[in-house]
This record gives sequence, C-alpha cells and structure tokens, in this order.
Amino acid sequence: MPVARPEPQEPRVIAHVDMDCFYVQVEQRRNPELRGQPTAVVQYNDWKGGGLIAVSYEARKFGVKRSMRGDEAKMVCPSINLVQVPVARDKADLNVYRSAGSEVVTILSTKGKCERASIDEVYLDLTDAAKEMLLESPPELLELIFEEATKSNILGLPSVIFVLHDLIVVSLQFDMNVTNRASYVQDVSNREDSVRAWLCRADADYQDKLLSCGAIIVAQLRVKVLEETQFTCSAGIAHNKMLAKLVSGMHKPAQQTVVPSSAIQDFLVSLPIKKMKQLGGKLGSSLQDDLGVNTVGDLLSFTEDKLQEYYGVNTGTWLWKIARGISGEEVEDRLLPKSHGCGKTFPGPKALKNNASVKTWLDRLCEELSERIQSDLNQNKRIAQTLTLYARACKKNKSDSIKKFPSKSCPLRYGTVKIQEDAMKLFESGLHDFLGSQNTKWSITSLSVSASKIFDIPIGTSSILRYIKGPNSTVSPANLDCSSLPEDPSLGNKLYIAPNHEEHCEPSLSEKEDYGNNSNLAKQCQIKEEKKVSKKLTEVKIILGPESSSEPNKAEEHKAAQYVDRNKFNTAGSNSASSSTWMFNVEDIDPAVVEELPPEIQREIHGWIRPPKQSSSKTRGSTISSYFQPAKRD
DNA sequence: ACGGCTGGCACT
DNA sequence: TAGTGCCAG
Repeated sequence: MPVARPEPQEPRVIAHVDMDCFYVQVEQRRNPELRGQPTAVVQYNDWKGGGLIAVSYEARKFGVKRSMRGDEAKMVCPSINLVQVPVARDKADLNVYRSAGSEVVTILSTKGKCERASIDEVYLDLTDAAKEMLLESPPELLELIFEEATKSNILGLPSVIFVLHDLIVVSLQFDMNVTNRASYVQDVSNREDSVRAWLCRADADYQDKLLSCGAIIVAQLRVKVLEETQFTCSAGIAHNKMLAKLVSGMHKPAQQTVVPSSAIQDFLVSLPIKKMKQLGGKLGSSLQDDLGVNTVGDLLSFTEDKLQEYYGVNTGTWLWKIARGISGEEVEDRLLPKSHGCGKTFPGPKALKNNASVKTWLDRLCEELSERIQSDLNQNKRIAQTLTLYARACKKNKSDSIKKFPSKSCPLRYGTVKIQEDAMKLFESGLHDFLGSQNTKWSITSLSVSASKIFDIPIGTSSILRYIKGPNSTVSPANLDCSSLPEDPSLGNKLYIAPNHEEHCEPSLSEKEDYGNNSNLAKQCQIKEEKKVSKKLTEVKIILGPESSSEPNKAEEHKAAQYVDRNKFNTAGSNSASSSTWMFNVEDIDPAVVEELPPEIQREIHGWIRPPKQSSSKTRGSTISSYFQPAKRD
C-alpha cells in the first residue's frame, strides 16, 4: 500500500526523465537503418510472432501497441520491422538494454541527486543546481535561453497555440505541404517565444523561477544524452516526484513538460484517477467502484478521516495528499538496481513436469544470475546476500490447485555451481511445501531466481588480508579450512569485512499509532524492540570476494580466519548449504591484533564496538549507521 | 495458452 | 526474517 511521506518545507525541483520507446532506440542505434521506420522489439518469435515490448512512434501511428503479438502488429502495420530481443541460454537477455540504461544514468547523474527508477527512467533532485543557477545566471538575465528549453511545454500557459501546434505536428508527420510548413514554423516560433517569456519572467515567484532553472538544466541534460548516446528522452519538471512522473509522458517523444504550482489544481481535477501512479490497479478500481471516484478532483470531496476509514491510516493520508498534488517522497541517491533477477515462463504445453527439466532451466537461470552479480561485484564492488527462488506451479486434477508455490530464500553463496545447487534445494523445499502430503503430478509454469540485499563493499576495508598480515604469521596452511571457499575460478580467496546487515529500524510514527489501538500488537511491538536492544549489534560479516591479482597467501588467510568464529555461523535451514559469509562479534577480535592495523581501520572497528551516538539516552546501537556515518568523535 | 521479464515497495 | 501481494512499464 502506498504511504505518505512528510513533505519537505522548502520547494524542491524534481525531474522525471523517461526514455522514449527505449528498447527500440537501442536497436536503432545498433542498426541505423531502422531509424525513422515503424519498428518494434519483440521477444520469442516462435508463438504468434512473439510479444512486443517496445514500439516506435512511427509504428504507434498505425495502431501498433505494446502487448500485441508480432503477428497482430504485422496485420495493422505490414511494413513494421520486428527486432528480436537477444537470446542467451534459451531465454531473453536484456543486458544490452541494461547497459544502455547505465550510459544514460551516468550522464543524468551529473547535476544532482539521481535515482534509477527502472531500466529506462530516472528521477533527479535538481534543487541545489537550480538554486545555484538562480543565483549565478538567472534566466531573466540570460541573453539567449537554451533552445531546447524554449521547446518546453508549460502546464497552464495559454494553450491555443499548443493545441494548434500539436495538430500540426501530427500533420507534419504525414509529409505536409509548403503552406502548412510555413504556418507550422510561425506557430512554433510563437510558442517558443511565449515559453521563453515564461521562463524568463522577472516577476515570477521564487518557486516558478526555480522550476524555470530546472527546465533549463533538464533541457541541457537531455541534449547531452542525445549527443553522447543518440537516445532521445522526455521529462517532467515539477516540485515533487509524483507530478514530475505524471507529466513526463504527457508530451512524447523528445519533449519536456513543466508543472508550475499554479497549474496543479486545474491539471489534477479532471485527471482520471487511474492515471495516478499506484492507482492503476486494484486500489484505483476500488476508488471507482466503491467510492465513485473517477477523477482526482472527485477525491477532494473526501476528508482525510473518511479516506483513512476506508483504506487505513497510511493509504488514507496518502490519497488525501496526492489529490492536492502533495507528495513528500524523496529522490533516492541510487544509480544501481537493488536486486537482480532472471526468470522465464513455461506456458501451457511448455510447462516443466519433472525435476530434471526444472534443473536444466534452473541451471541456466542461475548461470545468468551468477554472471550478473559477478559483474556487479567487479564493476560496482557490491555483494548480494540473499538468493530467492520463485515459481508458479499447477497441480494435476485437484480443485486445490489455487494454492501458490511458495517462494524460498537462503544466504547467497558466490559461484555459479553453488547458486545452482542452492536454487535446486530451494526448489525442492518449495515443492515439498507446495505438495504437502499429497502425491499428485505437478507442473511448473514459471521459474525465477533473484539476488537481493545487495550492499556496497565499504571503501577502505576492501581486504582484511591487507591489514591482518602481521610480521610473524607462522601458521601452517594445513590448518586452514578452505572447504567453503568459492570454487568459481574467477573468485579468489580475498576476504572482505563489512558490517552486519542487521537492520536497526525504529517503527515509524504511523506504525506506532496503528499499534496503539491494539494492546496486543503494542505488546508484540515492544517485545521486538527489546530484543533489538538486548542483542548487541556488533556482529560483522566476512565475505568472500574476488581476488583479481595475486595468489592468496595461505598463512595470511589463516590469520584472518582466526577472527572468524565458525561456530556462530549457521545456515538458515536443512536445505541451505554453507555460505561464504560468517558472523562473528567484533568484540572477539584480539585487541593486540587491532593495534597492528592501520589507524583508519582501528577507528572503524572501534566505531562498530562503541555505540555511535550518545545523543539519545536510549542504549541503542546501530550497525549500519555507525558504519556509514562513522566516527562522531567524542 | 498466460504478455514476458524485470524491478520496487509495503505489510505481516 | 522470510514470504506474500500489489504495482509499473
């Protein structure tokens, strides 16, 4: 369920940038002959021409839609070019699009906080950049406004010209005649003049001026993206994420749209409720069917209390706010995905009906997953902690077949073979739960594996080996237990040290309120809290990572292993094998050894042992925060 | 026989 | 936590 976030007081400048039919553009760059042609990207050509996942604007004019079959597309648009998604290991391989997306993110992340929202979308928080521009070169003083910026669409600006313009753009695409062209040019120039005037208004309020700067910055970024990647994109510029996202697709392709505060209400009143993000599904339907709310304007007549009554505290407040254009959600500073997954469906006759075929496919999926987390590790120094298996299954001849195949997860061990083994064990465990006591036939219609709980390997602690080598490490390599070292040859035996992933989370205010109504729940909540406090959050993980260069020194390795309490390591269940991570308590580290370490590492370790802050009188430590905001020195 | 394949988030 | 469900494109 959606949740309202506290609204920042200061006005922000937020942009949502959305690539235009991205996969098509990627293919058009690979094969320029496709440019300007009706084109679609399709995956799996064997059944009814495959499914379309991206459609060029030329093809859309013929009525070609995403989710059409290749065959259907050919029917409505015989001249369409259908490009297949690359296939690897007998499944669609989206890596070309992922890396193309990274190219774009790299460019877009240069002007402010940047959040990768999907493979082809980002949010930007340009507040600081906009403020800076306003101070140093405000639009009203600029002699020449950046051309792309004057092509912006400003919501609420007198729209006669826009309507005209839009109509003419359509006719333009059908090879218009000279007379039309003349009027088009004139209208465009009128339009650009009025946009320029709007962007440069000296009498604009502060918020609008910030937006103007935002629009100019985004225009520059979009041109840069085009120059450096050949990709066009569209964008929305507003004071929050919700509004920016809402309008980024309003004028496509290759255009941007600005939402001044003054235009919000008029814009929202008539907006169909289903167009709002998060309301495209069941919640939106419920609003329509149960409350008769068809537009965002209709929502305005409900009090916050009423909405909370229907949908709970969180969602109720959220609904009340979005109806008024209020959204406090922050742009996260994150350029990389939070998880990696690969999956495949096996519809109808293709369903997998025995362990052997499941294993075949699971092995392929795991191979791809392993490759992806491996390159994430190499390129981004990130480690994934959890492996999860999902499946969809049917039981033969049972009315009970509504039951879902349960997802299962376990600690993720690096190395393709280990991932394959663990995934198969997870599958067997899930299948066992799925079947229960019955001994019926089953079939699998979808399989996927994913790697999640990914965190950065902290800079400065990259290799514990580097720091633990003492002058007199004379232990025999024979003592070293290498049994759980990765087999994958691309992995070496380098040890990484990182804080325990244990999250220290305080229940949110709203949560507390919710619990407050129910003494039982409140008690549970309290118990949870106490557990967290009593458990000393000083555990640290040692993670096996890659050793790119030299052969690891066994003696050093053993020395490192001295600090690993293998007894404390345990696996999550009978189905999971040993992991490449161990838990131990930093307080168990021999202080004498700590002294051998470089000062910065000593400080880090002491930071883990000591509670990071004394500001709160509560005796609550936090591993994650003490690490990432280390050393408030006292 | 389902759009397929990814991804994110909230809730319990 | 692990596991489920919803949502988006």
